[in-house]
Amino acid sequence: MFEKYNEKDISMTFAKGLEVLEAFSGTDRSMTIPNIAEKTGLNRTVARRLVLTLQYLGYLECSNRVYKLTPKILGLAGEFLQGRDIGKHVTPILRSYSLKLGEGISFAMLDGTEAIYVAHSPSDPGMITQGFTVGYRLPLHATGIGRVLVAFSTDEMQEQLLQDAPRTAYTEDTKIDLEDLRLDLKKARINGYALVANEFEQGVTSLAVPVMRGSALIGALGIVGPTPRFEDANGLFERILALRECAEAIAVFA
Amino acid sequence: MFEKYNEKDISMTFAKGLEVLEAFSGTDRSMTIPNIAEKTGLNRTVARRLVLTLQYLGYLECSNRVYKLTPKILGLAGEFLQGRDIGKHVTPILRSYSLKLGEGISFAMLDGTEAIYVAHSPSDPGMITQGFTVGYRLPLHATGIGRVLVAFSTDEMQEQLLQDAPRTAYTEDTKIDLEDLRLDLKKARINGYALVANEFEQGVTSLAVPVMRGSALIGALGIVGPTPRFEDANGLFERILALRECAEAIAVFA
DNA sequence: ATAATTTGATCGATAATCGAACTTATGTTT
DNA sequence: AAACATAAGTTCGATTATCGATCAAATTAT
Repeated sequence: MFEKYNEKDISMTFAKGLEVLEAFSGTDRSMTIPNIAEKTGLNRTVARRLVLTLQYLGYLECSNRVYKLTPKILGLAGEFLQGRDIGKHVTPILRSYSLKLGEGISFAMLDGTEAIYVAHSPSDPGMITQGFTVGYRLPLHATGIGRVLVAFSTDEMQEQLLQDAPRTAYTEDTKIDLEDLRLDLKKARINGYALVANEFEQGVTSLAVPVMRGSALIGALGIVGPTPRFEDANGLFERILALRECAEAIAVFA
Repeated sequence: MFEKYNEKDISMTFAKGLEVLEAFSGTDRSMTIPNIAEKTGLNRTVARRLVLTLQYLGYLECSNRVYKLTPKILGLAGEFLQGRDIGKHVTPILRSYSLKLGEGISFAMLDGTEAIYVAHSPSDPGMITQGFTVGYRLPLHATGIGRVLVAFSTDEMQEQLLQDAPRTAYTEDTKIDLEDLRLDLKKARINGYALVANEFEQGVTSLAVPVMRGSALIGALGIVGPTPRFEDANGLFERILALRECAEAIAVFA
């Protein structure tokens, strides 16, 4: 179970506690103690102690026996973001290219078998921002950013991701066949970008390029928009070049 | 030590683990195990197990014995943000008022004895964004947002915050006297906004209004800029009105 | 008002955690 | 290059924090 990790080196209690914290996800934004116990599979008394610990430390607040996350959790995220110079350097760079292109640009990194948004520069005034925030998760197989993250991982990692990541068919066009995906990943690797149309949502296309430092993958930059907008070759190339320039500027940090 | 909390209801191991996670702050973005042990005051072997647990769960990554946070921590932040509709509703509202005013608007909430950034809409093109990101912490006593958060807390909480929050003198103008602050808080409460000039940084002023649901304080909205820009009364009133309108629009969510 | 259900408190057995001491690895100095 | 100094990994018995079955209290439903 613990692969290369020694069982003695893992603190069960701590792991369970984090499991409780992670339980506040999806639709379960506020939960009672029994809810949490059930969702995590922990004994009710155990869950209770871990929940009270989180409350004591300020990560959870309780009203009418219903617990929910407090903004304190953002503090931890802030440490990560500041540590990687996201606010100070990456976001401003994103923003300047975003204005140049007139499109929202997102920066995401690999987290387990998902992509996770690290920074986002919204599109021009008037456009509807799709509600992407820091910490938003995207599937790897059906998005431009995801496909780039897989394509530019090491061969070993790529295979692991192909095996482990879920391949939900979000639309009729979603590629879920492993061989189809392998081909597309190879294509992305050769082209230096990924263009994924209608696979996550009908009528929506995403374009992404890798952010590399040397041969090491750091993350991916992507833009999203209505599919027709990506059908003009000149416009597409212009976007790719701008994204690559942006990626290079970002690679210095992060 | 554990105030109203029963000692038996706090999981020491879990608390220690979170302490390790929190240790990755400020200048200590990457640390070795002995570093972490020293900073947290934990036994080295204990710190090691907690660190390995965090690594096993994907919250930390290690290269050359130096550990640092992974983007996974953003996932937890994302759950909070999605749970409060920040990305979907709050940020777009912020953005529309931001464009109307031509200034960056920030939304922050109370976290312990600090304010913490929950959402931010950057200012117009060209302006230098000050590197404020989600999770960024601000002192309560020397900023507009902080002062609003204290002023519109319950009397009991207000007094607690006055007692507990540190009062660093960031500039010559920083109010650190309790009575001065009490007076200013009263003023903010009556006026319905706080204007704090040169107390956090010379030449910089911040203006903030509360975000309330009924009589309950949810957070605060603020704008920051060069002090002279806030000296024109008409401009000031216009900003206050816009911020209040924005606050009301946001109060429905969060 | 009573029953049913949910939530909170108790406490001994158990097993996970702790940490001192030791071994191994790294990298720094002479 | 050898010796030293420092840092990291491992081991294992003592300790004590954690676990969870059981009971008590509170809340809600009938």
